Amino acid sequence: MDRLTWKVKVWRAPVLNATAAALLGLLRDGPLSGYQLSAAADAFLGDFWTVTRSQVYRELAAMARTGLVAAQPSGARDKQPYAISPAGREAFRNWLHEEPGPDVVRIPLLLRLAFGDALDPDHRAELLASQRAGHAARLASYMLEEPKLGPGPQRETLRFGIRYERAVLAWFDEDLRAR
Amino acid sequence: MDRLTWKVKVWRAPVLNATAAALLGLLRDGPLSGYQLSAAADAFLGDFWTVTRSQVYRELAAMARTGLVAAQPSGARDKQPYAISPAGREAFRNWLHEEPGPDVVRIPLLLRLAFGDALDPDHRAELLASQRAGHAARLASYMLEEPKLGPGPQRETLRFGIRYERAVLAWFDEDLRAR
DNA sequence: TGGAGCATGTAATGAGTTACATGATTGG
DNA sequence: CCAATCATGTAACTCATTACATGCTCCA
Repeated sequence: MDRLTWKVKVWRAPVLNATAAALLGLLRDGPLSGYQLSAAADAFLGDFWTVTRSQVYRELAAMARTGLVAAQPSGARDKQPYAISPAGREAFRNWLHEEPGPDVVRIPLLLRLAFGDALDPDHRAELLASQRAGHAARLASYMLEEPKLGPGPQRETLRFGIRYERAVLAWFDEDLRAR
Repeated sequence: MDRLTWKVKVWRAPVLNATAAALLGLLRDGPLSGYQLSAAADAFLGDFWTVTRSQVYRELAAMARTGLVAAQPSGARDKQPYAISPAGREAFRNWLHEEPGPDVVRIPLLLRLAFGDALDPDHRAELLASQRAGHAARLASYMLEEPKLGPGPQRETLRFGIRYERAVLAWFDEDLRAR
C-alpha cells in the first residue's frame, strides 16, 4: 500500500543558524540594508562572531524566502532594506531559548605541535615565540579596552577574551616551556 | 596589444590546508586507505582537530591530482590505499614551517548573551547552568586522562584543554555570576 | 572633472557536516 | 543462515571566505 507511506510535510518553525539569528537580532530595532547589517554586525559582535557581507546577503535572501524578513521597497537598485517580520521575531525568540551548540575551538598551532617530531627544536622555539607574542598583544589590547566598558554583554565578552588569552599564555609558559 | 597581457601561470608549491597537511603527516609512516586515515586522524588528533571521512576523501582526491599522494593499486574496488610521494613529503615539511593561522574560537553561548536584553533572567540562569555543567564535565574527563599520558604532544594538547575549560569555568563563576 | 574612496552587492571557491549506499564478516 | 555490524566510499547540503563588479559622492 504505497499510498500510505507518504510523509506529511509537517510545518516546523524555520530553523535558524546562528548567523541568521544574529541578523534578526540586529533587525529588531528597525530595517537595515545588507550593507548596514554587515556593518552593524561588525560593530556589535566585533571579533568574536564574525559575519561577512556575503553571508549577510545569503541569509537575508534565505530568510526573505521563508518570510522571516521582508524586503522593503526602495530606491533604484541599491540600498535594499529588509525589515523583520512577526514570524521573524518569533523565530528569533525561539532561537534565543534553544540550547547553544558546543564551542568550536580550532588551533592551528596545536596541529603543528602534534607533528612536532618532525619539527626541529630551533624552529619550534621560533614558532612558539611568535605565536606567544600575538597572544600577549591581544591580551594587552583587551585589557586596555576593558575599563572603558560598562556592565553588559560587551564586557562579558571581553572578559572571556581576557581569560582565554591568559589561559593560552599560561599554557605557553608552563606547559610548553616557551618564554 | 592584447596579446601581451597574458599572465604566466607561475608554478607555486601546492598550498596545503590544515586538513590535507594532517593527512600527509599521517601518511608519512606508510600508505593508508581513506577509511584508515580517517580512523587514524580520529585516534591521533582526537577531539581537538576533527576530520570527517568526507573531508579525507576529498583531500585525498585533490592531492592525488596534484601529485602529493599516489593511489596504490589494490584489490577489487574497496580499500584503496594512498601513499605519500616525495613531493608530498616536501609539501608537508613546508607546511610545518609556515606560520600557523589564527585560532578560531566560536562560542554560541556568547552570541546568545550578546542579545541578552531579550532573555529573561530565569532562562538566562538555566542556560548558564546547563552550559557550565558541560564544561565542568569535560574538565573532569580531561583531568582523568591527563595522568595516563607521557610527555609529548598529546599531553600538551590535553593540558591546553584543561586550561581552556578552567578559564571558561572561572568566567562563568566570576564574570557571569553563574553558579 | 576625474579619480579616490565608499556604499552596495554578486560570484566563485573552499571547508565542514549529514545522510546515504554497498559489499564483507561474523556471531547467534 | 541471516541479521547485525563493520569497512568502505559517495552525494548533497550548509556555512564561511575571497575575489570581483558597479555606481555614487566629493574634493583637489
